[in-house]
Amino acid sequence: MDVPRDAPVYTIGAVRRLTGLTDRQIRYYDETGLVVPARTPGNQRLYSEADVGALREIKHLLAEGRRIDEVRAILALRSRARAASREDLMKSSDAGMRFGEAAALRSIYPLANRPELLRAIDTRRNHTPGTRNEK
DNA sequence: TTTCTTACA
DNA sequence: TGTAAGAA
Repeated sequence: MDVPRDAPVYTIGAVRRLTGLTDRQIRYYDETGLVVPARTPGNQRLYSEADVGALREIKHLLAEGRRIDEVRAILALRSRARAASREDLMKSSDAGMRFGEAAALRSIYPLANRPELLRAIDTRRNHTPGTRNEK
């Protein structure tokens, strides 16, 4: 049957090959709370499919010139939007959606779809000293 | 052999 | 981020 996307199964070596990131980067993202994997009894990091997906997203954003703190903001907003979506989708069958629920959804989808979020971030980049793009 | 932590360049 | 050292 289905393996839960958060089942911890990949060692850091596997993740390195799967994402193309270095061990150092993968561990650094763990240390800074970006992607925190499960641990084996021997303290080895064990990444899930979901973790690998997040890591790939980070790599993609960094390749676009996004800074680590921006990536952190994007991931944080995403998981928030995801959690909120779960709740709303639970109690809103399209037949019985009421005003409050509709408003909640409107406040969530714009973030999930990114345009406003990305615009806000781009604005901040132009105002932040030390910004670096391609190298 | 691989991964872990800590610490310095 | 890369790399080194020493332990698991």
